[in-house]
Amino acid sequence: MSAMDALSESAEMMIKNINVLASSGERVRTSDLSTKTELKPASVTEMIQRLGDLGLVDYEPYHGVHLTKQGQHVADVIEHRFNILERFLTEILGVDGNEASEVACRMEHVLTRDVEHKLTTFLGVDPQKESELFCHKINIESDIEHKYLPLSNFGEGKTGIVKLIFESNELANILEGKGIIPGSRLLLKGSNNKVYTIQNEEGEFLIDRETASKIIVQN
Amino acid sequence: MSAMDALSESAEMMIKNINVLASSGERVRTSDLSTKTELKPASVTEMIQRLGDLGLVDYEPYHGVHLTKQGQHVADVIEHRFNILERFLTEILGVDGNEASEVACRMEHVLTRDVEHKLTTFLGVDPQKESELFCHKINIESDIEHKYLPLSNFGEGKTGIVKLIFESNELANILEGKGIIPGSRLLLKGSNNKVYTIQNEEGEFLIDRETASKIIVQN
DNA sequence: GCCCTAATTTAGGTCACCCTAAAAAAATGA
DNA sequence: TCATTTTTTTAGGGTGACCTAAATTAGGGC
Repeated sequence: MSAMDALSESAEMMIKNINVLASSGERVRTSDLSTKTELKPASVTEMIQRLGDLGLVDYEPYHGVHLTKQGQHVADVIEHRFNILERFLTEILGVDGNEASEVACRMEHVLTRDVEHKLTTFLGVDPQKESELFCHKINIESDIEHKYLPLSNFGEGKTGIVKLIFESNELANILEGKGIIPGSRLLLKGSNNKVYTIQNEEGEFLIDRETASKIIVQN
Repeated sequence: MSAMDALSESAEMMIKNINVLASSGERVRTSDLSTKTELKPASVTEMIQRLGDLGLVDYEPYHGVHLTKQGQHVADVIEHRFNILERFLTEILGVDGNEASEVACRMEHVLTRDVEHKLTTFLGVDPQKESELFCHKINIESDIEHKYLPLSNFGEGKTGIVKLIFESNELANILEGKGIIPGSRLLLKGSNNKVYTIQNEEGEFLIDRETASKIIVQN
C-alpha cells in the first residue's frame, strides 16, 4: 500500500497514538493503546492486525507493535498536519486550546498535501523545531521564501508589505486613513502578544492582537 | 434528535444534496440523489429512510423526500461551513478551486460552531449576499456587526473595546497609564463634541476631540 | 383499464469498526 | 516451579454504509 492511499480516520488515529506511545523506543502494548484511544483492547488488536496487513506496523502477537518505515511516514504527516491546524486555529482564529486540539484532530485526516503545504507557508515556519525537522522528514518544496503571515505572527523589528486586510469596511477605511493599505509597507516595532506597535510613513500606532491577526503581511 | 447531534459524514452529505436538488421546491427523487451522490439507488433509499427516522427529512416511499425544518437547518449550517471553508482555501491559501471544493467538502463535517464563527469573522462578511442571508437562515449571535469607529464618533453611553490607537509615543504612554490600551474596554459616558468623558476600570477622565479621534473602538 | 417500462424498494451480502465474553498466553510471586 | 493474576487474543454479535439482484410500484401509451 502506498502511504498516501486513503486510510480511515480510525486507522490514522491508531497510527498516531502508536507513534506517541512509542517515544520510548519500545514496542507499544495493546493495553496502553486501549487506554489512549479509548477503545476496548479487542478493538485495538483488530485494528493493529489490519495495520499489520497493510505493512504500516510490525505486529507481534502478545508483544506489541511498532511502526514500520511506512507507518512512521504516515505518523509524521499526520503529526505535522495536526500541528499546523492547531496553530492556525489558536494563533490565527483565536480558538480555545482545547477545542482547537479537538478540531485539529478531526481535520488532520482530510487535509491534502497541497493544502497542508499552503497552510504551512501561510503560518510561516516555526523557527525552532518545525522547520528542519519537518522539511527533512517530509520533503516539501522549500520555496518558503515569501511568507504571508498575519501581523500578529510577524517578527518584531521586521518590515513587511501589507497584502490583505480582512474584516469590515469600517476597519479597512480607518486603516486606509493611516496609510495601511494593501501594498504599503510597515514595520512591527514591538509586541507583547497583546498590543502591537506599528510604524509606517504616517507615524506610529498601536493595535490589538485580534486586529493584527487580520492584517496579512509579506516579509 | 437535536440538529447538533453528530451526524455521519454520509448523512450530512445526503442532506446537503437533497437541499441542492430541492431548489425547485419539489420533492427530490431517489434517482437524482443517486446520480448526485454517486451511490446506488438502493443505498440512497436506505439513507433517506434513516434520515426520515431522525426527523430530518419527510420521506414518502416512491415519491421522494424533502427536508424538514430540522433538516433544512442542518443543510444551512453545512452549506455555510462549506462556503467559508472554500473561501478560506481559495482566497487566503490560494488553493486551486477544484481541490478547495473537495477539501472544504470533507472539512465541513468536522467544524464546530465556534470555529465556524471565528473563521467567518476572520474572513469578513461578504457585503452582498452572505451577511443577511446567512444571519437570517442560521440565527447566529449577530455580534457580527462590529463597527470600528473613532471614539470621537462613538455613541454616548455605549461601551466599546479599544482596537487601535494612532500615535504611540507620549500619547500612548499616557493613555496606557490609564488602562487605555488596545484590547481594553471603555465606556463613553458623554461628550459635547469638544470634551469626551470616558470611564474604564481605572476610573473616569476627560479627553479632547483630537485625542478621541485617534482611539478606534469597536462596539 | 391494462400492459410495459422505468423508478424504487426490499432482501440479502460484504466490510470496517466497534462491542462483550470466553479462551489463551504471559507475567508475577510465593 | 507452578498457581494465580494480568494481558491479550479469539469468537461471535451489532450497526452503518455500501453493494447486487430480485421484487414491487408508478405512470405513460394504447
